[in-house]
Amino acid sequence: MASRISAVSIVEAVASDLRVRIFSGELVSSQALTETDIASSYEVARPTAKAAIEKLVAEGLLVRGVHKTARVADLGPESVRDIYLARAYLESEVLRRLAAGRTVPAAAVQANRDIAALKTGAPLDVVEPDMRFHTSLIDALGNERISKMYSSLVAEVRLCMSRVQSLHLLDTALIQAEHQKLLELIEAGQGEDAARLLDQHLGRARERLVAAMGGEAGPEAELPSSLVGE
Amino acid sequence: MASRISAVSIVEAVASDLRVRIFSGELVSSQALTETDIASSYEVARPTAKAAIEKLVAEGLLVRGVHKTARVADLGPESVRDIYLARAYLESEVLRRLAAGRTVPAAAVQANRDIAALKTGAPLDVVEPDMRFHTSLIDALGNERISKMYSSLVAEVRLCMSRVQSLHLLDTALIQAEHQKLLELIEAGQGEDAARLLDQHLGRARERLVAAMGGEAGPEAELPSSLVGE
DNA sequence: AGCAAACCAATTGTCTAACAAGTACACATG
DNA sequence: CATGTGTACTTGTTAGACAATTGGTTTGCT
Repeated sequence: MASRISAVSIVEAVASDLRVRIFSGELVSSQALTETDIASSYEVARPTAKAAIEKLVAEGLLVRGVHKTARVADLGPESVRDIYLARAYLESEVLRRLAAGRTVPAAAVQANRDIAALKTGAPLDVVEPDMRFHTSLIDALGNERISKMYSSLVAEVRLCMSRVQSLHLLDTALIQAEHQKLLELIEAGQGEDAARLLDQHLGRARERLVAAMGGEAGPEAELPSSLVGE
Repeated sequence: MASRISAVSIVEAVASDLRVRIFSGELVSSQALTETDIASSYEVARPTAKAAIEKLVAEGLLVRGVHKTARVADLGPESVRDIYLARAYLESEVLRRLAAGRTVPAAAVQANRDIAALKTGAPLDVVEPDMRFHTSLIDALGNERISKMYSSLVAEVRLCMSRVQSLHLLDTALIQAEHQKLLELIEAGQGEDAARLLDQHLGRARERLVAAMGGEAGPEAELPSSLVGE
């Protein structure tokens, strides 16, 4: 069905489209993606489809063993915890750095403005600007490696999000308010407070995601959420 | 020259051998690696060589633009700073966690014992157990994502090391002593102290590496070397 | 002679076709 | 019912070929 695409690289174009389809939920978890199927649906050769698949496997969006068909990754609650812990490690340190220089990234401000702008629409609409907000903070550090690491984490988060269709659990107003507070703390140079708020922000998102995925909340679910009012 | 190799995957075998040759310094920075050359030297088909190259490009060991020959990555001082900053972000938080649980990884103890054992030999010999020490700490956390991130950083560090042949700047005894101190601080549950010592440990290694690389002729040789002040 | 444009060799991107090897599931058999 | 076998499907790898791009070289014009 997907028509022939051509861009800078056919492999990249195919991988990019598959990525979108995975994030949109069109391709669900554990769905099989054979090389020949992809090759025929995009009207490309099998090696091209193979390369695109391997790209996504390297990104963690697909999984496959030797001589086995690639499948959309099925991330469990423990994976979500790993991902969010890694996010917290990177992002909290970045916040301390930004606060030390009182650097408020313009892109992050804009991203949060976009979140505030969307009052309605599908619940998944908040995912993109939310990820953009956090990515903007990371990118403001100007560290290529850290940005790349964070990108891979964001990709996995989006994969998790696509699994959870009942996203009324995403409180857009709360997300926007906490982002705003983060920016203010950075501007005030209060790095420790910003890092602490971020930990709560990510921790709550993580627990809601784990809960929505049907996973049992872990033993460390007892974070006092009342701290957020602050 | 390189004889035919066969393992679980030919692509992985070729990539693995190239990796060793890069780390050993046999393949120097900016050296061109054409697909046909690799294919003929390993007696594999060109697509296989291509896949191996792309694997190493994804790892950051090789770089290449579209339609251009792959080359061994040439990391400058700013890359070294990025890499070591990322290492510090991840590893210092991991140390705090390990100290909180008073978890002293047996593999790290063994790795440091190996460093103590080698009193002589080529200066590059200390690189492997040193990296193993740090990787053991990270792996003890049991977080798959963080371990993978750290692996990519280690690979780039080893690439830098291979560029610096005059490694008398590596003080084996000092490295071993600081590692020992780190383990003791973890055992004592003093996470903050361990994190602080690690920052110094990594900071010193970074500055030595930058200084050693700065003396050589690099593309960014014209920037004031006084920035490296130690 | 000097500079610019066209040409050419080398390399990569992609495709087609094919065979080998491994996996998974159904089927037959004890 | 359990177990072994076999067959279809899928992936791993190869060979050869052609298009597209890059970079250097050569040619042509002033």
